[in-house]
Amino acid sequence: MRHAIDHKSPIPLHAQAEQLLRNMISEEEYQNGKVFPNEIELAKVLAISRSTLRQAINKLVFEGLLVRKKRSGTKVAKSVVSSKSNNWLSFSQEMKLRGITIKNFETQVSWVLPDDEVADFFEIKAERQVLKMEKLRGKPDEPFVYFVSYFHPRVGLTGEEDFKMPLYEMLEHEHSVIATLSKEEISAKAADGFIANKLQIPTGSPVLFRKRFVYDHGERPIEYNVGFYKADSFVYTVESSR
Amino acid sequence: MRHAIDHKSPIPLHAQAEQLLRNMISEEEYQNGKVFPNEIELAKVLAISRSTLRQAINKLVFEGLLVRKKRSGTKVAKSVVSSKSNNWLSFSQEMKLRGITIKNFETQVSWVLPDDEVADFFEIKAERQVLKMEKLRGKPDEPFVYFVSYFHPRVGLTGEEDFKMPLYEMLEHEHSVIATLSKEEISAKAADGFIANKLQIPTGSPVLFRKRFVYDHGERPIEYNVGFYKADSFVYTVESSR
DNA sequence: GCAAATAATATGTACATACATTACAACATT
DNA sequence: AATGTTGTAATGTATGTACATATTATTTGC
Repeated sequence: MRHAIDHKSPIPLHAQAEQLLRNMISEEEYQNGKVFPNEIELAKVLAISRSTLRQAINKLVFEGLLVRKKRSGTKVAKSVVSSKSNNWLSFSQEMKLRGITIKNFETQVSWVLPDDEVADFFEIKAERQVLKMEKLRGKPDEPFVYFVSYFHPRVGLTGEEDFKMPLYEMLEHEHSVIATLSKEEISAKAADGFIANKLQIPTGSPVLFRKRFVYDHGERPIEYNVGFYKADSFVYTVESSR
Repeated sequence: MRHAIDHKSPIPLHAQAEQLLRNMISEEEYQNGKVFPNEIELAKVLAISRSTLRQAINKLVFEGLLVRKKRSGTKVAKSVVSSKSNNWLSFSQEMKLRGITIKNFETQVSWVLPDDEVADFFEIKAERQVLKMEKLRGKPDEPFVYFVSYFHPRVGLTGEEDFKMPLYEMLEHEHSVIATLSKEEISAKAADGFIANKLQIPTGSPVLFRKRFVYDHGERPIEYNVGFYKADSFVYTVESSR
């Protein structure tokens, strides 16, 4: 584990270095803003050239994981969750990219009667039961997202699935449902008692509220999802051109 | 314009090469699948080293604009031409669509020294004055947006313009500045005293906070804008596909 | 004629080196 | 105590070189 670069491996050195950096990124000290060893030092330790190391670093900078500043050094980018308009991922994937370990706890699955908005979106009768999934996520002692999903009966979920793996991956593999389109509405809300309790914040604190409508390839409704994000832990980013 | 690389320019060679490649990418023949000249050739033509050229190419590959294959060469990625996932409008237009009549009041224009973030975004020195515009909008007795814009000196605003007409239209007609790209960050915040006063809400109430970076066609910064929206009066919508 | 061996060609990997630029720190000057 | 100067440590830019690897094209052998 010391200088974990294997010059005999068929994996390119820069790729090995990249992986190594990703591991470092997820370490707590670097998460908290510790600067990385400078390129020259690090290259020496890893026994690779500076250019090769820079290849790895550059990639991570481009991904937005690292920031560099002359004289100041290289650090982990400010931990901001982003959802770019073009490539949207499920939450756990976003977080994994940023090297933050997130735990799911309090995942609950149940069958319920849909409320009007859900029934309307799914275009089903209000008497038809749908699968509801609630999740609380964050670090174990610091929840920062609470969300609720409803799935269209068409998807064929039984409630026995493994909801621990990335959601859209699971849907794709287990149920051949490919989510391709989503419409989202984002607004600010004051946390009511229920949400405040879930997120362990005072009632009335601001939360970012996200409502998401997910469609499959044929624009048929798949999932209705709402999320409550602790105000300081989530930033939504959008890039658009005309 | 032929091999437009200027070794005396302060713009790094790889950046010049990158721009040049972007131009080539938009040419029809390359759009249609023509392979680029190989690295060695192209480097020779541009009179830069292969490594430098690769820097430029790699960036575009990472952005997904180019694809490379050994022996076959480098081509324009054929997947997506332009991702116009959502069209963005200035606020008054957005609201008009929603059938709400909005009035501007308390529009103030002043010259100020930029704070760090603004100076950084504009890539100017902190001593250089910029035009600041503050607006409070809503129904006369019920403000629901407060926002602040800073404009890059390059735009050439004097402060005497008519800020009552749609902003981007005015910029286009009066100053030939065409805003084509924006990056936005949306989050929830608690209103501090100043904002609470402006929006006539209690301190600590949730507001939707939007930070917007606007660029012109050449990706040069044009406007820096932040907005505070009363929680119940604004919903941000995004549509995305994959 | 067709398959296998071989050559040619483009990108991929890796290194060493040199100098430029920037931002901060320490010091000196007024 | 403010201000200017200089040093220095980090990233940024740029080049040259060498060999590896994957893919296509060509030649060779049967």
